[in-house]
Amino acid sequence: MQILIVEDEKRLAEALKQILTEQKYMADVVYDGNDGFDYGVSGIYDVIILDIMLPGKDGYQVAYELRQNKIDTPILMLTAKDTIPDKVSGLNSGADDYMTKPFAPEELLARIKALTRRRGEVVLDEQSFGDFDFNASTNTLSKESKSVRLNFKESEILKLLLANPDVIISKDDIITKVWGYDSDAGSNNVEAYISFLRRKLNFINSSTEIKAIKKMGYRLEKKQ
Amino acid sequence: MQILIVEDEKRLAEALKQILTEQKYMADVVYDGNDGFDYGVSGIYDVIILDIMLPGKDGYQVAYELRQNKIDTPILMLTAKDTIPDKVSGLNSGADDYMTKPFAPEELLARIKALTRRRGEVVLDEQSFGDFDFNASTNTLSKESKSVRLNFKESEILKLLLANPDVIISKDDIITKVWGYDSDAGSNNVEAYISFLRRKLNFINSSTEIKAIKKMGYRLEKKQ
DNA sequence: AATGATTTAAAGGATTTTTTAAGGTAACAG
DNA sequence: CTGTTACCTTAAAAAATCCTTTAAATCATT
Repeated sequence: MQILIVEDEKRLAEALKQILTEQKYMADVVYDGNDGFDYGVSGIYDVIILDIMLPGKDGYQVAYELRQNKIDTPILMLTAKDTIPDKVSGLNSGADDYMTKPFAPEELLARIKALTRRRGEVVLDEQSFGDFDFNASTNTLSKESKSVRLNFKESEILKLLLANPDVIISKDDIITKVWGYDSDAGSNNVEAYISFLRRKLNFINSSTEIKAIKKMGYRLEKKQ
Repeated sequence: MQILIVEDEKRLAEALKQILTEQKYMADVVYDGNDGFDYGVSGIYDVIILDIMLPGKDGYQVAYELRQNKIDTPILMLTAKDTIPDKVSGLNSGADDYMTKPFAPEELLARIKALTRRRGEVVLDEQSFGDFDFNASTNTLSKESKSVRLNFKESEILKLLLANPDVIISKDDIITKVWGYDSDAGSNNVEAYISFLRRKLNFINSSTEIKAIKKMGYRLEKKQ
């Protein structure tokens, strides 16, 4: 899966690339609208992430020209939080979805997943680990007859742990992936949520535990 | 069921095609009036969706020529919201129905259904879920002896929930499917209608409930 | 033009999530 | 063993989201 990032703010572009490559996407980065068009028109990308404010051509223009050139690659537009997204010019120019900055990586990934999902494809978001099941479409944690609902952040954190079995996830990782690349959440925020998660795992009588490894991070561990 | 889309605005044409293929219709798209006529005259289509403003021949002309060629395929004309539809030229040229842009997908589907319904054909649009019945042709919600009528938006939202049992439907989804692809309805509009629906479910003493899942959306839930 | 129905918009209250803060416990280095 | 650091837990404050109601605006019908 090939993704093109068109974003002039270098820090953000790098952050995007990192998020994507971690998820095994191939990502190319260009820093202005002209390059954005030149790369995009090749047609090799599966998704184009396109900032609106760009040197050279702006994002609307790039999208419009790509559509003129019969490139139908899904386009995800990035817009600053304070500017009201002009949905009409966006849609007219050919964008498929919007996302306001700043955003959490999980949101980015969800949107990319949605854009690349084939129509009618059924997605079963159920995972199990150790002795419990987690249904990611209902955010429900269950074991046998007991179940609890997780709230948004709890489930994002659990998904992260589940996606990397037997790997230590650092708090910084959790912060940038769940809170976003420029959030100012501190490590205590993570600790608090880990505590909430442990309480819920405990509530359904799971013996799986979230182990803290000092100075390193957390890891999900099966117990028997 | 084969549908021909004659629409030069590419984004809209694509949106139309997607809406239709999702509902298992086969849809062909052409972008100008001449192609519109050439394709339409083949007589293989069950409905033709025809924009009025078109390069080549305009929509009235296409409709008129098709009728001249004894093609009686139902025609649904598209017209911009601000231009008052010229009903006389429309009907004279042979259109069967009108729809103003922008429109909600659900409205499009309803009109297509109406156009393709054979005279005298009995349509059973009755669904049940949990402890209530919903009749989609009279927009009536009922349980045992009690019943209420739902208005358009209420029933569109309920249909959406009924069509996706056990799935969380996001407010954005509800907005784009019920209000339309470029509406500027906000989340509070959805919340208000959900509230109206709950009141009516309550009125017929249904114990089924529309559950909100924070930051995710709504889901219909059977109780006990 | 009047009536009634529907839809939108706004406001305040209720609930849930998220953050913050503070005091405790466990691990580890010296 | 002791002091320090990292982590844990919990309560309460703050913020976000959702709910409901109502009034205004729009639309359709007579």
